[in-house]
Amino acid sequence: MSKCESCIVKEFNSLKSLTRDELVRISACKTGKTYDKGRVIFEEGETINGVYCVKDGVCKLTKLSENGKDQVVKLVVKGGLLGKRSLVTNESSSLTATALTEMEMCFIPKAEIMDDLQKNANFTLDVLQKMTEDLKESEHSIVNMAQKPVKKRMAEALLYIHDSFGTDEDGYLTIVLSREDYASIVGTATESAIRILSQFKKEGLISTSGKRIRIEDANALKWVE
Amino acid sequence: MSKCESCIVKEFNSLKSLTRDELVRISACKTGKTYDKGRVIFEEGETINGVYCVKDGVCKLTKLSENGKDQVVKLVVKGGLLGKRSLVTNESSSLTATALTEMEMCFIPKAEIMDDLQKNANFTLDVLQKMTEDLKESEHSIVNMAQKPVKKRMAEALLYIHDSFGTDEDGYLTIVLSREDYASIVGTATESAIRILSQFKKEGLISTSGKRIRIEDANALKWVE
DNA sequence: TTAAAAACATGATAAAAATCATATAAATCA
DNA sequence: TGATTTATATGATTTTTATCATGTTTTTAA
Repeated sequence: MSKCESCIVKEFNSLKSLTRDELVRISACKTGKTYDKGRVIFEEGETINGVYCVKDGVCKLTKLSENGKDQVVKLVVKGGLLGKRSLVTNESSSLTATALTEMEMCFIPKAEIMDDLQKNANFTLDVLQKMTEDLKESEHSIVNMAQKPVKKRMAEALLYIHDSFGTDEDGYLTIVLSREDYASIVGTATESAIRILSQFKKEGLISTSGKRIRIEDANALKWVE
Repeated sequence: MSKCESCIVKEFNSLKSLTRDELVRISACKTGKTYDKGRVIFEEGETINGVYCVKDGVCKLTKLSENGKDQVVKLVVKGGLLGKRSLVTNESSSLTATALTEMEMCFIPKAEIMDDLQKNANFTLDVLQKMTEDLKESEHSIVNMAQKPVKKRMAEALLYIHDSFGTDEDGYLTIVLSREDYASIVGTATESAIRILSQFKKEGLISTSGKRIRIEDANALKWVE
């Protein structure tokens, strides 16, 4: 199975929904691209006529707030899709996608998929299901942002990254982020993010090596107030 | 056209997607119910096997935070649907729905709709489109909660309610909420919500009559920092 | 390799918001 | 209706968080 197929399959869980032919046709997208770390893949307001499929690397989806700061809305890793929304609306993107590492991606033009969306109701249902999960996660974030203090949000962000994206052989979080990125995930000032991470370090909840972070006491992190 | 049909039509814009027969069958749902103000329609964790269609009244969708406070995720008025997610997953509801006024609703069992979801790809696409809008709104909320101060969020909440749900003949907001509900929308302590509304009143941005609120200076509200 | 830039760190202070306390007004119902 | 609960209001205080300042380390690029 080609790399592309595996993306589509992971995201849409659509082995059962797309026929062999449909899969093969979609995965014949040769427009594989590489993005350097820090590179913007697409920007808020840009029209993207298709979905990007992450073959390797990590990127962040951000939204610019009126105060000029970016807010991270979602992190996407291998197997994830960017631009799902563009399949359904003709509106321009409401998010900016930026590579956090070297990335390998392929692009599937909207036209390729629209056909399946219109003809294959089960596939559309799968997309719907994915969207539903995104929505649930998003609503969970609203509650967190609205009701939890910054320190707790930071603790949960670390645990989330640990649980969702794993660690390397030395136990460090696979995803390596700048303090500014952490601030942007948690929704706080960069200095505050730095301060909290320093405090966690002092208290032995995490340790660091350069930018890399290792969770030393997941349980204590869970109970951070 | 029956009331039920008009709900479905408004929410899913599905005149074009559902056939006359499908619409008639769905709108044959006789399980109309009335809910008193304050009444819980369904709760987080509850299994709801269908969608509720709001014929009249207003309700809030909330999610319980770990600090014990409810966070309002969405307000739903006439023509809106509750429980869309239940069509796609079998998971229990992640939200609680509570009537904010007297409400008239009807319930459409999942089984009635599933058939269309599976057979009518255009209808599914419509649902997908609605979900996409919800997701976009939800992501917008994340950014607001994370990046904007409470006073600004309150100002925007007032404007949102004004613009989305309108005013009565005296210019007061159609939707009448308690201070606690405002706190729960904005994501702050009830006392803080009360204080901010008092301040807005003092500054002439709003006026009140009992619980009712009238926006006096929408432009100034827009520029609240 | 070294100079410049960017990221990290931390102190001091100010601003925002939560909490605690208490008082009054309004709504509910026995 | 009058008593009791609930909602609104506001002061005093503490806690949380942002901002400003400044130094250090790390990265980047000439």
